[in-house]
Amino acid sequence: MTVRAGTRSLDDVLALGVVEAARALVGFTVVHEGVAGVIVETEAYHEREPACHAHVGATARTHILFGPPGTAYVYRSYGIHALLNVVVEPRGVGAAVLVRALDPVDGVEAMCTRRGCEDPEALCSGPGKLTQALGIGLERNGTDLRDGPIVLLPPEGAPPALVASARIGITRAADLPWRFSAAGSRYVSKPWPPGLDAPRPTRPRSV
DNA sequence: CATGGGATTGACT
DNA sequence: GTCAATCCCATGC
Repeated sequence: MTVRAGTRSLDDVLALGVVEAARALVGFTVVHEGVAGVIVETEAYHEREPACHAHVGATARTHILFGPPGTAYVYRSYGIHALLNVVVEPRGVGAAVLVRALDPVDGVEAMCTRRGCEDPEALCSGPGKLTQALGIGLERNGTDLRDGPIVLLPPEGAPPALVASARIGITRAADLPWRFSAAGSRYVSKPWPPGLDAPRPTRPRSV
């Protein structure tokens, strides 16, 4: 069996360290109950740095992060949003990749219904938006991402080029360049990563 | 048991 | 640009 050059299976990616896994997961497709999108942005979190939930050790909330790689870690953010992470690194090491944005590809109509029929570019352009669009809630916490109901499929073609920048919305370890966005994608979250120009500026920049 | 803080989003000045 | 919504859970008394 030959595999296309440049493609990696989910198991290959899960064997990587968290930062490399965050890079490699851009281009994978997230499927949930007939709705799907291609990952265009991720962030890496590791127990060694204080922005990671696992930094406090294994607790009722964080023990999933210390479990086997390939598990979903879904938690409630600001009391409102569910955020989806892919647990990586071997058992005993707390680390995960936050899925921050998707390019919607299947079930766009269902996503629009859940999200209130927004512009397709705004449907999944944030970690709280994409879980709402895909119908992923806290009940998916701890589920196996190989078996579903959430499934991760490898890229069909070459993985996209990436832009690295600082992680969003954190106060600690905010300098680490562990946010990875598909270069040129219109579906990434805001603020736009440096080096990624906003599409079609409506007027020339004043000088 | 009470309290405070978010890996966010959308609405508003 | 500012700000509130809303709830799980880590922490401290």
